[in-house]
Amino acid sequence: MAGHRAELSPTEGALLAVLAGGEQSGYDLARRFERGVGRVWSPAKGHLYVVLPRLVERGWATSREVVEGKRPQKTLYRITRKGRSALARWVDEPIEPEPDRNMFLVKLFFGDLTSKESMLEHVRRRRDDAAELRAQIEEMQRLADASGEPQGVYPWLTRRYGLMWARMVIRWSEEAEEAISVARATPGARFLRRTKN
Amino acid sequence: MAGHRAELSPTEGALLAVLAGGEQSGYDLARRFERGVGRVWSPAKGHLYVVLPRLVERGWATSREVVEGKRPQKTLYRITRKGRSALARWVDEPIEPEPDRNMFLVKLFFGDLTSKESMLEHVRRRRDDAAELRAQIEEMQRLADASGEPQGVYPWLTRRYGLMWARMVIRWSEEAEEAISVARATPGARFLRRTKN
DNA sequence: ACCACCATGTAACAGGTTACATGATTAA
DNA sequence: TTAATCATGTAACCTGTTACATGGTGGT
Repeated sequence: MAGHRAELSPTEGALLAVLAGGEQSGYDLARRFERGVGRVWSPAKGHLYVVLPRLVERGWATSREVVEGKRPQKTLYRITRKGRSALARWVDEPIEPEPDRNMFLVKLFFGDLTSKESMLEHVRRRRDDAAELRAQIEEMQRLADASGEPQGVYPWLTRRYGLMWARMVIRWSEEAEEAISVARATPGARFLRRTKN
Repeated sequence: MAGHRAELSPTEGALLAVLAGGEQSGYDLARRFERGVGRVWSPAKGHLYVVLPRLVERGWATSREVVEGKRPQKTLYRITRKGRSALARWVDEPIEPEPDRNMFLVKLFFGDLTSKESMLEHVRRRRDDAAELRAQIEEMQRLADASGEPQGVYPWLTRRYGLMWARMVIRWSEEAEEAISVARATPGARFLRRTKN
């Protein structure tokens, strides 16, 4: 779809983006993801240690080994000027429109292939997940407000998006639960489900 | 994350789901995706012809070759009982909560790495994409209503979700455009952007 | 003559996940 | 002594994308 492939893979981009916050080790990066953007995007641990040396190879980062007292030796990575400009280009790159390859929506669309009870479970689970997300974001927001530090627009807008998304999903789930409950089977649905098990 | 991997890959599941609608060729399947769930999930054409024979190999489908007049020979696939039960299990399988690996949100979160103008472009593009999706769904809905045929709850709920999503994104985009426009650079943002190019 | 559509496939590659392996330090 | 945290890596595997290759039919 995007003609020529991107200069940076998603993992490379995200890693460089966090690395732009200062020199750190692979382990540090993993932690930052956990307690930061992780909810929205996070690299597999194994992958991380494969990608980091590649960033150095391509000139987007430099590395140096340090030994702190008797602690295990670690490698610190620092983004380069070249890395920063590749990173800016990566951020600028247009993003594919959503919804794209959304498993929830595919399975929802084919809901007639299983029982009402199963589909109601999916819907309730969605609502619960969304409610949890909403709570998490509200908590983050409280912490950010309380910290007194000036907050960036972008993290704020990211939380805001998450919050609006969560509310929308909760509203939809309630409608959906009702709609599925009262729905009569579609013609053909019985046939599709007939041999389920 | 999901412990043991699924019996069916996403492509296998989606393919079987469409195949549950009747015996058809790989080409037919591709077309159905285009004019159906495709907006939400669609296999790469190349992949399709790799997966189909595998479905047969594993007993989820059977195939037979047909020649219609002088047309090129084609292979028709039909789902089996075993395929139907695997499919039902696939649909029932719990779905990972969203947002998950959302490129838009990662790039948004790291918006300080580029210029306001770039981020405003992302936001406007999002709003336009959402507006287009909304229009497409409204059109689909009109067609479905006009057709007179009884419509399934699930396709309806899928459209409904898409519509609510699109509206939410449009509202968010308007807020975001305003917020980015008036925002002052975050402390540190200038440094991050300094060497952009 | 050319284009759109019908119809199927292969090979190379990219990107990512999982499980496994190793080993030190520090706090309870 | 046990568990959590620090710290890094490898190998096998899965899934999917892209580009390429082939060739007939039907309409303008």
